[in-house]
Amino acid sequence: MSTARGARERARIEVTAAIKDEARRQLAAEGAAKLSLRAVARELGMVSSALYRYFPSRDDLLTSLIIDAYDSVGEAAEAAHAAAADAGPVQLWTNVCEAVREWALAHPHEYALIYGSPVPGYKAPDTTVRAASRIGLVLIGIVRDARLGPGLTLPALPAELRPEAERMAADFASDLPPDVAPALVAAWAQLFGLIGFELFGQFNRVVEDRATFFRNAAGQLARGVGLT
Amino acid sequence: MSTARGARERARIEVTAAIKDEARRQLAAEGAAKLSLRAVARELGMVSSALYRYFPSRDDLLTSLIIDAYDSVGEAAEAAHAAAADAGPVQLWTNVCEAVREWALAHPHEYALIYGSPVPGYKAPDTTVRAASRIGLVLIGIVRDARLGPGLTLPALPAELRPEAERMAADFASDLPPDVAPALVAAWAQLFGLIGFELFGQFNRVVEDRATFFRNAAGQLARGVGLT
DNA sequence: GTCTATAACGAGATAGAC
DNA sequence: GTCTATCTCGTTATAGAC
Repeated sequence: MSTARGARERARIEVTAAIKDEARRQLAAEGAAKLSLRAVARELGMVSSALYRYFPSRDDLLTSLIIDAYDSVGEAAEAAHAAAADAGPVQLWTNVCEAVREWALAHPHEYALIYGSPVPGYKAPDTTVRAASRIGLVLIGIVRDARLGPGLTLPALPAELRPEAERMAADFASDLPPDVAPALVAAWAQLFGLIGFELFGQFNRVVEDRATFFRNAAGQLARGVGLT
Repeated sequence: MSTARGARERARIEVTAAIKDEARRQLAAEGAAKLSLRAVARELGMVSSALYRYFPSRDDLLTSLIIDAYDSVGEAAEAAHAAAADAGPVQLWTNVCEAVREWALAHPHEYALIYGSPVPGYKAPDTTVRAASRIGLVLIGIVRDARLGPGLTLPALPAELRPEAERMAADFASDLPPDVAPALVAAWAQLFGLIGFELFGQFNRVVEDRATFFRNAAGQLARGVGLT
C-alpha cells in the first residue's frame, strides 16, 4: 500500500509538472490573459474536468506559475550572490542584477507574468508574497553585509521621508539604518525598469550594446544605495 | 459641397472617437489581449464590418490607442515642463516625473498598454516611435538647458561604455556631451520602474507614502544625471 | 465617393446533454 | 469522458442607401 501510494504520488507530481509546462507554453504563445484550462487539457490529451483534480481553478494554476517564476528568478539571484560572496559589494550587487537580467532574457514570458501588466480579473493571493520577496532580500543582504565593512555614505535623508524610511526599516530591513531603506527600495524598482524596458522593446533604436549599458547602470544603482 | 464634406468629416471624427472610447473601456475591463472589434461594434450598435471604414484591422485600432496614450502622457510631461520653466533643474525634472506618475495613476490601463507586457501577436509599427519618444525628449531638454547654467558633474564614463555613449549622443542627443547620455537613458528607464512597481502592485506592503517616496526617488534620478 | 448592412469563411471556445 | 449544437472571433465580398 505504501508503494502504491508512492507511485500515485509520483504520477501526481509528473502530471502536475506536465500541466504547468503546457501552461507555460501557452503563456508564451497567447499571453496570461488567454490562458485556458481547456486548451491545456486538450494539448495534453486530457479532458478539462480532469485538470480540476490538480488545480481547483484557472487562477490557482496561474498562481502556481507565478510562484514558480518568482522562485526561479529568486534562485538565480541567490545563486549569483553565493557564487561571488568574496567580491566587493558593488561587484556583488552588479552580479546579482546581471543574473536577474539574464533570467529575464531567458524567460521573457514568465518575466511578463510577474513583473508586467496585471492579468485582468486575477488577484494574486498572499501565498505569492514570500517567493516575490526573494530578490529584495538578496539586495538587502548585500547592503547589510557591506555595512559591516567599509561603511555606507549616503546623501542626507529629507525630513519628509524619515517616517516612511523608519517604517520601511522596521517592516523588512530591521538590521539596516533607516536612511538607506528608501534608496534601496528605489534601486530595486529601478532595476526592473531597466530590465523591463529592454525586454518590452523600449530600448529599440535607443540602446545597442545592452549588456555593457546594463552592467554600468547596475553599478550606478549600487553606488546609489551607498555601496563602494 | 464644401459644407457637405465638412459634415462628413465631422461625423467621421465623431465616430472614430466613439470607437476609440469604447475600445478604451474594453481595454480597462478585459485587457488589450482580448480587445475585440466585434464587441466594440456591438456596444456601439454598429455592425463589425462597418468598423473597417475607420480602422483597417484590429491591430490598427490598437496602434491608434497606443499612439494616443503616448501622446497623452507626453503632453502631460511637456505641460509640466512648460509650467515650471523657471524652476531649478532638479525641481523641473521632479515635476516632469511627477506629472508622468500622475498620468499613470489616472490612466492605469493605458499605461499598461504602452509600458506593460507586449500584446501577444501584436507588433508595434514605426508610426508609434515619435509619440513614444516625447517624454525622453523632455528629459533630454532639461539636461541640455541645465548644462547652459551651473554645469554638470558626473562620475567618469568607463571606457567600455564610451562607444555606446557616443552613438547614443549622435543618434538622439546631439546637443549633449556623450558622457551624460547613458545615465540619462538609464534614469528614463528607471523612472518607469518606479511607476510600474507602484501601479502593478509590487509596492504593496513595501511603500506606504508613495507620493513622498516617489518625489525623493525622482530627485535622486535628477542628481544621477548630473543635475543640481 | 462614403458609408452601413447582410452574409459568409474558417478557426476557435463553450455549455450541456448524453 | 465524449459529442454536438451554439457561441465567439477577425476578416472579406457584396449589395444598396445617401
